[in-house]
Amino acid sequence: MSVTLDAIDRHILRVLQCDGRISNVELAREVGLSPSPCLRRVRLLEEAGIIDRYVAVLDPAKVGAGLTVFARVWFKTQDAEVTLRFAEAVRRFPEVMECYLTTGECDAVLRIVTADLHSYWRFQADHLTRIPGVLSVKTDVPMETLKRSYELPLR
Amino acid sequence: MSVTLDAIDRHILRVLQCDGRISNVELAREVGLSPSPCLRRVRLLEEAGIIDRYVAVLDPAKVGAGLTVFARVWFKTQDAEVTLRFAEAVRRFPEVMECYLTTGECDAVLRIVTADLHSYWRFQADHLTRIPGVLSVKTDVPMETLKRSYELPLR
DNA sequence: GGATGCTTCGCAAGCTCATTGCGTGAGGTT
DNA sequence: AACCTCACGCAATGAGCTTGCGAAGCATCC
Repeated sequence: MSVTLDAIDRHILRVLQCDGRISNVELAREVGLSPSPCLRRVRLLEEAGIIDRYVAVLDPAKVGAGLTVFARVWFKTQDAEVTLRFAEAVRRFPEVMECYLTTGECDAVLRIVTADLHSYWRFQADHLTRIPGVLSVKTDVPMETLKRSYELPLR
Repeated sequence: MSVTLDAIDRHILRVLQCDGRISNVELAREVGLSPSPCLRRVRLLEEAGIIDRYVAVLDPAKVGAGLTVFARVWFKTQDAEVTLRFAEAVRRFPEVMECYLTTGECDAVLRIVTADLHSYWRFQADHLTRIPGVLSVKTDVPMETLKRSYELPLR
């Protein structure tokens, strides 16, 4: 399902990445089409899976999720058993927004969202470090947000 | 600026975090209201800034942004001059999705999106390490994605 | 204890927008 | 040159958005 994106498709994607709830007529005007072929392109982009979904972006601070931290995790062993149990545990925690297995200095990198430092500390002590197979955790705590973007770069 | 969220508000936010383009009538049915008060609540949540925006989520792999890496950056000095220039530079790079200043082991943490390892290497060598004041960069390269969520946990 | 004010609900009307079918024109192939 | 294909624009229908208005629940105050 390799769809070739032309300039109009990329324009549509750029606009929808900024405003996922723009009306089709306005989107069409924006990209220089009439509504019907514009909607048809959007539907094709959705069916091809290029547009995965539409979501509302909430203000983290205003819904009690003001702190983002990055945790690096080391496992006791790197076998499939440990990583599988780790994956299952991590998927159950709503605080864990992203989790990747790495093969560098550490074994896993997590982006975790909580209300504040105290909440994070409790999460790390009560849940993260108690997942079987976890050897240690190092945390980078952001003091200030320089940038937070939701738009993938479209070449 | 109603900061107090009741159960229905949280229900609305939960649904909109999953599907930001759900129709208002369906959202209303989902949360057990008629369309008009439901829409009114959504508008209030938007005006209060609790709903920041709506965005389309693209499949990174299908738009040439398949690789996510985490970079930790060390500065030569920690003065305002260096961090300010770093912030400006970082905001100009569309590859940098997130950037935080930290006060732990390193000075800044970045989430960077590129097409592949080669593209990242070029970005790091040509741009990231050339920002004035940057001493060194360490990169954690994910081999596998265990979880990627867009839904903030709502207590 | 009852009246008043406030808030939020549901209903209805008007209007915009989404959706589909169909005809047309441009570009490439035989 | 004729044909085929693809994408566009137009028009009609139906669905959903939006707003004003009256009613019900609830707390406050006289």
